[in-house]
Amino acid sequence: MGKGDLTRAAILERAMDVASRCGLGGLTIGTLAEELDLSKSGLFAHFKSKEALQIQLLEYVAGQFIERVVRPATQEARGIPRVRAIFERWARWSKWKSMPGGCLFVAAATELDDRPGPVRDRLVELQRDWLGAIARAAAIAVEEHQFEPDLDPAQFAHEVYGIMLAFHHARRLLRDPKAQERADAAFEALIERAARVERTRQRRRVG
Amino acid sequence: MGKGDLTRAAILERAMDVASRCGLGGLTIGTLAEELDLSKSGLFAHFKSKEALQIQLLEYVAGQFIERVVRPATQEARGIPRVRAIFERWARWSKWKSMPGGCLFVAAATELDDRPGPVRDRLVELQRDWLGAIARAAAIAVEEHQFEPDLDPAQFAHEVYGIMLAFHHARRLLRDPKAQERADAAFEALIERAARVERTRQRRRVG
DNA sequence: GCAAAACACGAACGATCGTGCTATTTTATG
DNA sequence: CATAAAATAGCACGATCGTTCGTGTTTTGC
Repeated sequence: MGKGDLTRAAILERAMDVASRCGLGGLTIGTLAEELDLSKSGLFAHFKSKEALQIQLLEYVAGQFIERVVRPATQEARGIPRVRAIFERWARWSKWKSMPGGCLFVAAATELDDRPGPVRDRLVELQRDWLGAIARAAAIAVEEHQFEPDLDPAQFAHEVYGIMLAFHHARRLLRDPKAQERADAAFEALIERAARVERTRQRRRVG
Repeated sequence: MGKGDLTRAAILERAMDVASRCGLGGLTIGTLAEELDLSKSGLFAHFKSKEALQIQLLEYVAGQFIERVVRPATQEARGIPRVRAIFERWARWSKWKSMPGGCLFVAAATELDDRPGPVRDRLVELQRDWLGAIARAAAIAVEEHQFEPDLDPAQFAHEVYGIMLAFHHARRLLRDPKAQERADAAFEALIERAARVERTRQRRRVG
């Protein structure tokens, strides 16, 4: 149906902007309504509670993430290209203009890690799914004999996540202009290690 | 002088506990006073503002960090042992019982990355100092010919930080029981890469 | 074009926030 | 032990929080 869903989408869009900067807790109904030229109660009516707003925001952002990162990466060729696409799209995602405060999930992760409740539960599910997706891409690269056969895909996913977290930290807190190249270097080293390129490197040294 | 500084220390101790769980913003004067059986105004009088409380809390926690991580690591032998000590003490630190919500700096990092002000400024200084200390330990390992001569110490520090962030994420948000061993594995791989052990590994393969 | 449903607004609520004032109690000092 | 100083309590303030309710205004379906 019509108008309601339209403003609801506008609210979530704006909420994503605000929450990326102030966190899910700092996202307040009053200021959000003000930014959208809505009344507090009018906005509130769209969600029965703030908790529901937070959860629906998570769903909305997760949808955007799938659209902008997961799906395009999945369409890439199996193996290392797909793994690379995941990393590149992910980095681009966390610099997306609609999230001026950086990846919302990163912010929510540390914010909610000690706040039990449905919001946290949903976030954990989403993060597990995403880590699982990365691990799957890594496992495929193993199948394709592009990664070492004894590579642990979950460990690989974990380390990629660490690289992204460090990227976020360097870029958003420290304002380090080298953040991107630091992340790239770390990722390249991880790929090199996953694919056993020691012999390749040795060849390079000899040649 | 006497009593004042005593309660001030008790306040900061408790504030560290609370802030590690709820963040620097979630740290509220009312609840903090209640937990300590103090009046709100009585507690408030110790710090002229909430911002000052946050900054002084940062200083306090930084002091604890130096005492429990930096100093003991510095007393370790130059080179890889010291680098290892940094990592191990750091991991132990973030599991410290006085910070039930995990490392306060990790929580504050994502919380303050878009909140300009003196609190953020101080946090950035502290983080830069710490990254610098890690880089220095890595540089010493290079001097000692335990790490490759062309290793970038700042890049090394950045990646160690990423490992710790991923550790925090896995442990505190995902409640992953393998968090520690994941972090250990990532760190070992990083050390292996920094020290050029390809030939050693090759030897192992041959032998 | 009308009835019905959906949507938005305004005002108000209890709670809690940080922050001032003013006493009152507690501590340190001669 | 008295007294000045420091530490804490009590109270109130304006602001803002999430939430509820009643009423008005669009939008929609027939």
